[in-house]
Amino acid sequence: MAVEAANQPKIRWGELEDDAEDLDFLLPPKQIFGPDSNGVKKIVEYKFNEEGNKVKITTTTRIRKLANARLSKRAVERRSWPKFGDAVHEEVGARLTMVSTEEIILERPRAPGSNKDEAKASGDSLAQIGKAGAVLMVCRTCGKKGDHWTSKCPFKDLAQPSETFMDKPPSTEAPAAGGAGSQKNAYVPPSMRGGAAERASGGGTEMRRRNEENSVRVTNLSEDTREADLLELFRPFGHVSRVYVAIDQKTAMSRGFGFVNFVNREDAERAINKLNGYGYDNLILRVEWAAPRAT
DNA sequence: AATGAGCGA
Repeated sequence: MAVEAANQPKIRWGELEDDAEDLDFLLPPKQIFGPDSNGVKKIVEYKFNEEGNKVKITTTTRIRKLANARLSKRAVERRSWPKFGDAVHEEVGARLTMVSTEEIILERPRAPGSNKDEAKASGDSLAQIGKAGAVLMVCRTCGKKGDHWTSKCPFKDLAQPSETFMDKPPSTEAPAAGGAGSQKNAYVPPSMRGGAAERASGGGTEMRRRNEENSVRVTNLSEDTREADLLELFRPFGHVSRVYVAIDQKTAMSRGFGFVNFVNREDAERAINKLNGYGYDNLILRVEWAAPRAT
């Protein structure tokens, strides 16, 4: 096999391409007609097709004509306005586009830990991140601004406590990572938050491994309901920690049910009460507490 | 009618 290959002259596709181009001079030149009064433009050109035959290609296009009839009266009127503003000094045709020189400062969220110096400097890196990127970060999962941004975010489980938790600042100072986290909204582990004492007496078994709690099952979803739709539907009730739509691996289509997890149980309960029996996409939703996932 | 991924150290 190697011998056979060696006997063949080497052919590179790049050269083939060149050959094809070389023959183009044999073809009649491209002709362009119009555009005529109707804005119709015609291009006639010749090419070699894959079999090497000469083919004629005629392309007819109509230049988009802005019919005045389709413009609002105001728009038509604006066309007769004299130039004003910066355009006064422009020697350009009747219609022109100005380039804005206005400076727009964009705040860009930085990946946590990507700049150690800045994060360290303030002591509490999480709080700092929250400040720096708060404007633009919107979490895909919960839709809230500021504390995390995707379901894969390593900080997603450190989400800022929701309003109900915020009402009761912790009595115990949280041992913040930086050591100096004495701000009001410094991160407080769930076990230390308001009401922790009662729960802790039970042995602190409330440890949540994941945001598996307050899971709501939604069935009778239409086939094209996606997670984003579910989120939109449930978000008004409170902080949603996860949405999931079951997908059939074979068909890649929705299995018609999904789950929504809430940070706060009361929010989940309200969602169930409001949304169970709710008409959505021609179907009646069933919304109820989900059984714990099978192991 | 119906109860969910991935997961590597």
